[in-house]
Amino acid sequence: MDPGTRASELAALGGPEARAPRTEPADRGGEFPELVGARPGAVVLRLAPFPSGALHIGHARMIYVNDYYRRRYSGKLLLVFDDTAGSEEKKVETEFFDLIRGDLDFAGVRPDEVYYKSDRIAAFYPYARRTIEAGGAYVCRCPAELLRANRAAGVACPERGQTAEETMREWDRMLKGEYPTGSAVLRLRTDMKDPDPAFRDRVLFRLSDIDHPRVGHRYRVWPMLEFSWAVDDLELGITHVLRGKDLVIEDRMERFLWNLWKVKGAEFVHWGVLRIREAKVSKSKSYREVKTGVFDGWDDPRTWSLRSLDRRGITSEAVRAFIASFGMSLSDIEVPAESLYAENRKRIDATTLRRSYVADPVEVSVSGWPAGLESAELPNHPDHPDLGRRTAAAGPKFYLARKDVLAHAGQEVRLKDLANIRLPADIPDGIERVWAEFTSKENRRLARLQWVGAANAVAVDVLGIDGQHTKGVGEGALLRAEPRQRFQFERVGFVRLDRDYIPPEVPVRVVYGHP
RNA sequence: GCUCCCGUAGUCUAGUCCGGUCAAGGAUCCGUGGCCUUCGACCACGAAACGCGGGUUCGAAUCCCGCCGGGAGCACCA
Repeated sequence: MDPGTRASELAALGGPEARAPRTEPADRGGEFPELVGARPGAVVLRLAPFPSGALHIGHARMIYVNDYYRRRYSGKLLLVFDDTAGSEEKKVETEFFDLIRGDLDFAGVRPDEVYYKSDRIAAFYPYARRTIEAGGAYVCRCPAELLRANRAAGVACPERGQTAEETMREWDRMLKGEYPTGSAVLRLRTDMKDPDPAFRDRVLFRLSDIDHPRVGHRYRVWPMLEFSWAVDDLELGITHVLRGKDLVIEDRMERFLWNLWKVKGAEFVHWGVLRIREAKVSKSKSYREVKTGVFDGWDDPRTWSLRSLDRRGITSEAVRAFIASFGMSLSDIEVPAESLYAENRKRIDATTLRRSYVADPVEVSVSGWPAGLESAELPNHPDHPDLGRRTAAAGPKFYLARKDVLAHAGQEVRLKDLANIRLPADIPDGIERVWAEFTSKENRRLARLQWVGAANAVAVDVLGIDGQHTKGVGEGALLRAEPRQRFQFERVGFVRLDRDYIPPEVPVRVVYGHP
């Protein structure tokens, strides 16, 4: 827009104040600009998930950006389940309503109000009439393929010439069920020559025989997302729509309809596409794998769902900070999960107790082990003595990690925080136990190995991010733990007792979080 | 192909609207040293960027033009 128009629009939106692009950093990193025309206490935002699976890391931006602005303006945040008819790949299922509310609980975001789009289907029909009366729509009976081809070619079908009266009759026939499913749609009349092929006469309503989990067969004529939002953003009083830029064409649709209805609607703001390098998130893939039991539920680490992050011991605060670091940038980004892990480490490292664990253990018997060194007192945290100490069984029999033993064959090594031993030179692959020799207790600069005293070693099962289980042994202190307690397995990483694990059950089942 | 969006270190991000204070700030990652005992944390130090080409200007990461690159949309899904 030209400077004059811009100035006057800005003035209309709240005077010169709105002109300054005041931004506010969220902690560190990304910036969050002022929302255009936002007045404290009068901002209404919405979260609109489709209930076909658990919310995953990809939804986190939607959740936290909206929550951030709700707090900033003391506004309201509505949860509106976008449970219209969906498609073959995207099916509405009852269990997901609660699942998603649970996901928001974990995220620490409480919606002020909750709505179901399926309750509001009838409310969309009067707006359809209004659109038809304004000459903004027509009933198209082209098969889907022809409709698509014509759209690509910029060709109008004969029905496009309908008068409003004719369209209204056709619309009534759609509502009365006179057309078989898939044989008629209500289309917006934009311009079949619109330079953006995506915007040519998009579909507003379609026919579906879905047996909807909440409303059954009550409706056959279902609105498409854009139309339903054009209505609901109005009726629910949404002031700002914050969403990913993959949905920009929806802005144009909503504005087009509001224009037709001669009303003023919400403001739109977007952010760019966010990908996590390690996470190939796909709700429909997760859906299949969870249903068929390949995945261990919606909190299987492979889903990258919010609840799987919780299971791994990643805090919602870490996810929030991770998201905040991107601000409202429109750039398409691919971020390593390490950034998320770094945020989590900042939050849990100082309070997480250390424990010893070795994977793929080899039993090592030490000859010449000094009497009186059967156990050791070890700090729970090397940097925080206030977290106390624990007693761990020591020699003469230990478990060491196979790769450590192999890597240091024939060398003198130091059992961390304990004593020095010499490993035998020839260690065959696959051996179960070896003999080593005690050398001294003094702390010398030797390779330091993680160890578990055999006398109170317990079996440990680690569920990895790839869904695979690793067997190992850990120290007996692991049996004295709170449910779902986090630990750091020294030199391995942060883990959390699994959700259904009850101490002191054996093996100790933990879920790997991150290094 | 068409439409829209984006392009600052390996990865994110601040700065771009209102050109100089930016010989570009922060985070993360990486490297080195410290903390005589973690492949964690913490501390210190170090390496590392304005996509390319023109133009305007005393001066451009910031303005203009043209390229190139990346992403999204083009579903009777959301």
